[in-house]
Amino acid sequence: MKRDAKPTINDVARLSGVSKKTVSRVINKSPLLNQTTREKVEAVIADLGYVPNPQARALALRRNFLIGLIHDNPNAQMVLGVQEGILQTIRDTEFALVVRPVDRHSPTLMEDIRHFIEQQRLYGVLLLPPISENDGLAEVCRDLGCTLVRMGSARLDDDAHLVASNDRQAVREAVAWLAGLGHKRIGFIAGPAGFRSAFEREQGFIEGLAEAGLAPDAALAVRGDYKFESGYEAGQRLLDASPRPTAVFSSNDEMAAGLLHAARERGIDVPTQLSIIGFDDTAIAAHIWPPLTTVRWPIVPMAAAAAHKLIDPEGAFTRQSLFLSDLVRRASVTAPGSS
Amino acid sequence: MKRDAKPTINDVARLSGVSKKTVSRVINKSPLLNQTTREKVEAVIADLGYVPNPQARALALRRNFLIGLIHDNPNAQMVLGVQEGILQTIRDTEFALVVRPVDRHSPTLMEDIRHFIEQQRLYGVLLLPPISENDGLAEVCRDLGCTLVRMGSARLDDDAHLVASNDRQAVREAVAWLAGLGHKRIGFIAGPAGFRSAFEREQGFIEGLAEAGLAPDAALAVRGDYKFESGYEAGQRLLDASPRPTAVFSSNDEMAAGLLHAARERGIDVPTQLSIIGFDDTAIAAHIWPPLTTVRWPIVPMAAAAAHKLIDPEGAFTRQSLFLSDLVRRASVTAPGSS
DNA sequence: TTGTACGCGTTATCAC
DNA sequence: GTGATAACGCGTACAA
Repeated sequence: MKRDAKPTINDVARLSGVSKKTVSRVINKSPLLNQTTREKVEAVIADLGYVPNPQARALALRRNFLIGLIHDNPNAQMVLGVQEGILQTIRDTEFALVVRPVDRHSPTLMEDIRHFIEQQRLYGVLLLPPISENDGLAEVCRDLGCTLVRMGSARLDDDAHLVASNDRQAVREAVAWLAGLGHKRIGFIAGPAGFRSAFEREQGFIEGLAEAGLAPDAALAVRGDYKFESGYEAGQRLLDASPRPTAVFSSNDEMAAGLLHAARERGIDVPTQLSIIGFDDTAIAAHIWPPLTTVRWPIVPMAAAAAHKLIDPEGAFTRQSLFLSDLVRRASVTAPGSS
Repeated sequence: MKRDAKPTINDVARLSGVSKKTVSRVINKSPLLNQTTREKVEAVIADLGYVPNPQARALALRRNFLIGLIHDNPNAQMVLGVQEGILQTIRDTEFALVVRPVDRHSPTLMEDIRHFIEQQRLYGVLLLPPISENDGLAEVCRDLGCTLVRMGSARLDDDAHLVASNDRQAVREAVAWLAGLGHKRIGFIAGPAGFRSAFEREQGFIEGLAEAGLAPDAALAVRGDYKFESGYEAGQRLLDASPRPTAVFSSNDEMAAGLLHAARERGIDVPTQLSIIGFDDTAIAAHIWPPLTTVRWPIVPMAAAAAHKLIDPEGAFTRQSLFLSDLVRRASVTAPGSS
C-alpha cells in the first residue's frame, strides 16, 4: 500500500471513465457538469486520495499559489501573529505561506527581494513594517506583477493594498485617559526617527495633549530607538525633570520596560508615583511588575484581512483596511498622587 | 521594458544558439560541457536576467524545493530564530521556507499535516518541539517520502534526522554552579508532564543535585505548565516552604518571571534572599528586574544545521546533531546570604 | 455536457 | 559534448 506513485488526474479519469478535462472541471467546481458525473468522479477522487499537484497547476496557470511574508525586524510575537492570521485565511485553500526575513540595512535588499519574488514566482507578498514603509520596495513588487499588501500604522497605500492600525488614534485615546485620571505632566518616549509608527504615535501624543488642553513640554519628550536600553536612558532624563512627570507614554513596550527599570532604581514607585503606558502588548508587558498598561493592535485579524486582499484582489477594496487598537489596562497606571 | 513575459529556457537556448538541454546542463552545472559553450550560455542568461521556473523544475523532477516548518506553540522567539537559521542555510539556494503553525490538540492534526505535505509536495519538513516528540507524526512524514528532521531537547531520533540541545547537561551545570556558590536548598519548578524538554530538565536537575551531594527534597519541587501563572503559583508553594529555598531553578523563563512576581509580593528580595535561574533566554529574561540568569540554547545554528540535514540527506550524518546550551549569567543569582 | 489536442517550462532518455 | 523528443500533471481552446 505504498503511495510511491501518487495518483494523477489521469488515474482519476481512467478509473471513473471520463476524460481528464471532466475531472479538471470537477476539481475546479465548474457549474456546467452533470451531477451524476460529478459524484462519480468525486467518489473516485476520495477513493484514490487524489490531491491535485500544485506545481503542475502553477505551471499551467502561469501563477503560483505561494504568498510571501517579507519582514525585517519587528518583534517576534508580531511576526508570529501575522503568520497565524495568514494561515487562518489560507487554510483549506491551495495557498501556502513562505516566509522571508530580510535585513533592512542590507545593500542588496532590493535585489534580494526581487530575486525571491521572481524565483518563487510568488502570487502575492505581504510586507510588514518597517519595510512596508519603503515605497521603492512596493514598486519592485508591482513591477514583478506580484500582488502586494502592506501592513502599517498609517495609510501607506490605497485600501486594496493596505491593512493598517490606527496608532495615532490609539495614542490619542490613551493620553485622553491619562488626562482624565488627572495627570497633567505627561512624559513621552518617542520611537526612532524615520519609522512611520514612531511618527504616528508621536502625533497621536501631541494631538492627545492638545485635546486635553495640556501644553507640550519639550523637557518631557525624549526620543528612543524602540529598544530596552533607550527606554532606560530616556527614563534617566525624564525622571530627572523637575517637576517630574506623573505619567509617561512610551512608544513601545520594551522602552516602557526600560523606563520602569530606571524608575525602580530611583525608588520611584510605579504606578503610585509614576504611571506608565506602553505600546504593542508584547509578552514582556504582562510579565513585568507591575503589569504594563499598553496598546494592543489586533494583529491576527489584520493579517487575516491582508491575506484575503492578497488572494482575492477583486474583493480587496471591500475588506476592512483600518483596524483600531485596544488599550489593555493593567496595573501600571493609576491616578496621580494616589499613594 | 516590462517583464511581462519572463524569459524561459527556450529564449536562452534560441539566443545562444544551443539546444535547451544544453542550457539545462549549464544551469545544473553538468561537468561534461564545453567551457566556451558554457560561458556563452551564461552570458545570455545574465543578459536576459533569466531565472529558472521552480514550478516547472518541480514538475519535471517530481519533487518540490519547499521545506516546511511545522510547529505548535513554542515561544515566538524560538520559532523566529528557527526561521532565521533555516534561511541562513537556504539563502542562495533554490529552496524556500513554508511555515505551518498547527494546533497540537486538534483531532485532525495528523490529517492536516499529511494533507499539507502532500498538497505542497514538500521536499522536507522540520518539526519543532513539542510536536517533534510525536513519533506517529514522524512516521506520517516518512510515509509520504518526505525527509524529516526533528528538533528537540533529547535524542528523539538518529543523527541524520535530529538536531537536539542537551538540556539535561545544561541544567546539571546550572545546578552545579548554584551549589558551587553555596546554595544548599535549591527549589525546582518543573515543566508539564509529557513534554520531553520538561523531563530532560527535571532529570538534569536531579542529576545536578546528586553530583553536588545534595539530597532531593519533594517539598522543593513543584510542577508547572511553562506559563507565567503556574510559575507564580509554584512560587507560592516554594516560598511557603520552611526553611525556604535560597535558590530556585525554573524550567523556563516565563515561570521564572511568575516566581519572581510571587517573591516580590512577599517582600523577598531577588537575588539576595532568593536566586533564580530560568531556561530559554526569551525576551522576558533580559527585561525583567532583576535580569534573569537563564540557559540559552543556540537556536539559530541548530536550525541552520537542521536545514542542512534536510536539503542534503547525504551529509546529514556528518553534521552536528547535539548542541550545548550556555548559561547566561545575569543579576538574578548570587551567593546565599549575600545581603 | 463532455472529449481531443496542445501548451506551460523544465529535466531525462537516448541517440548522434 | 550536444540535440531531438518525450515525459511531468494540469488547464484551455476548440470541437463534438
